[in-house]
Amino acid sequence: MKKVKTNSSSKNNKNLASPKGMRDIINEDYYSFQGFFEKAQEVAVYYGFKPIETPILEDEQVFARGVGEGTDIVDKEMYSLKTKGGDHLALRPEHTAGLMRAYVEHGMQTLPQPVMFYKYGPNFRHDNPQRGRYRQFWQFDMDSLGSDKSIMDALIIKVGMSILEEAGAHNLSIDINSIGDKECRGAYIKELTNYYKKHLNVLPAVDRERLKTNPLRILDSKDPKTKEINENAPDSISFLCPSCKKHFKEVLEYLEEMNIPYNLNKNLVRGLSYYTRTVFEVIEENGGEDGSPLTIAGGGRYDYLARQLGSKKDVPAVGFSIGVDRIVDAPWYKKLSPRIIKKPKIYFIQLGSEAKLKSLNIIEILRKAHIPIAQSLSRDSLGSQLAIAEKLNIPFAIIFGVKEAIEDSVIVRDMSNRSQETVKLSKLLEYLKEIK
RNA sequence: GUGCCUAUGGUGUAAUGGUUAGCACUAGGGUUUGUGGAACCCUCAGUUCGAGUUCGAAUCUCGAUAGGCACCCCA
Repeated sequence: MKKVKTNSSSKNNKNLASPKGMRDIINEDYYSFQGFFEKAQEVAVYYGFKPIETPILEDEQVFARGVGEGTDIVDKEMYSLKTKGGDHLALRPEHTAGLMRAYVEHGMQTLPQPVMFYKYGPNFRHDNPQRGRYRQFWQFDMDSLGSDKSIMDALIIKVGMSILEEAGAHNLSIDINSIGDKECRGAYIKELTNYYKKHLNVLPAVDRERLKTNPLRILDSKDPKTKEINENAPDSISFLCPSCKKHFKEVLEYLEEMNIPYNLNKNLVRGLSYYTRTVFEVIEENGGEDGSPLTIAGGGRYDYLARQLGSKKDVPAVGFSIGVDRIVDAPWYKKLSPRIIKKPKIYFIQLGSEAKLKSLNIIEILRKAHIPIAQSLSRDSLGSQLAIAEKLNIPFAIIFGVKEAIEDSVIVRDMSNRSQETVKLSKLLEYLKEIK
């Protein structure tokens, strides 16, 4: 009995599965992603953003200092590793810290400011997967580095919203808040902490813990008791110093001018500790199947990140990131087709070994002429090759047999009406232009 | 990290604790050496893993793993 089981279970599927929370993206899914990235880049380029790619791995300290120790992302969810050389690296959990590292490293302060980048690629967080949440997930980011002007906040939001609209989102509104800068945030946090201390006995354990580490986070707690307490909690906006108040007011004015609807959400603080002043989130109201809201994009200003990373000067900056996995999954997502996929218009059929020998040369001629094809070089029978062409719904077939190989010609067959014509290889491209 | 639900070929499914785990699709091959959506035939392929209960487990129990959902958190 045991022997039989051991033998029959020689197949080990465990090793053949992708890691938890990570998936292969193939077929239509691939095109959905690719199409989104192309459209997003196009919009970003029109607004003056330039592309940048930074490493997927960074020194662990970039995130520990940038995103912040004490955040869940760094403490619980970061993929850290030690290299053979002894370096402590981490898979990036988000795009911003690496981007700022690149800005400082390359001395981009000397360029005309602000410097505007778009950037996309996978991020990694060791979280438990669920709907719209993966351990490897894709973000598309737009960032403006080197300006503290409120219009940059507005521009970033505008570009992000345009991209989302192009992807098919409608009736989007954003939640927005300002959490102040170093002038006013300290006083606010102090006040907030005092307030919670007064209600300490009612506060749930989780939130009591957060009071020590990150009091701001208590504001977006989902615990009903905390929510109740939050009703009367002091809000950051009324604590804003004059310059922050002015900045925030201007951002809102820009949004109104652009007819971008927003909700002032005084409980919005966001989990990454580098945020200052403006923070915002784009929420899809019934993103989940049960109608639970899903954040599809978010961002804000991060004026002190550069210094946290070790720069001598502050670099005021603002950014917007879009959760691409959630966009592509959304019911409203309109499939944006990437330019690169061309549906094959021609199915290449070969017959006999002499023809097979020359087949790749013919395919190369077609490739150079930018004619996408499909083929079944591995097959021999004409009938089965035609059947596949039929199945794949390809309008034309090129038949290349022994006779044609000798005569340097091919047969071009119209699959719809079964008519066909022999064409000399030298005339082929010309002929194909006509029929298209 | 926590809780609830789930797990049968590549896919979708069937099997009162009791035959050799059945069916469909897909895939590969054939009937058919140079002309098509069909039909027929053949083939590949499965009880997630590990313990336990039992004469006997896909089925019951426990554990592990993975997936879904929710919490935490976030995109």
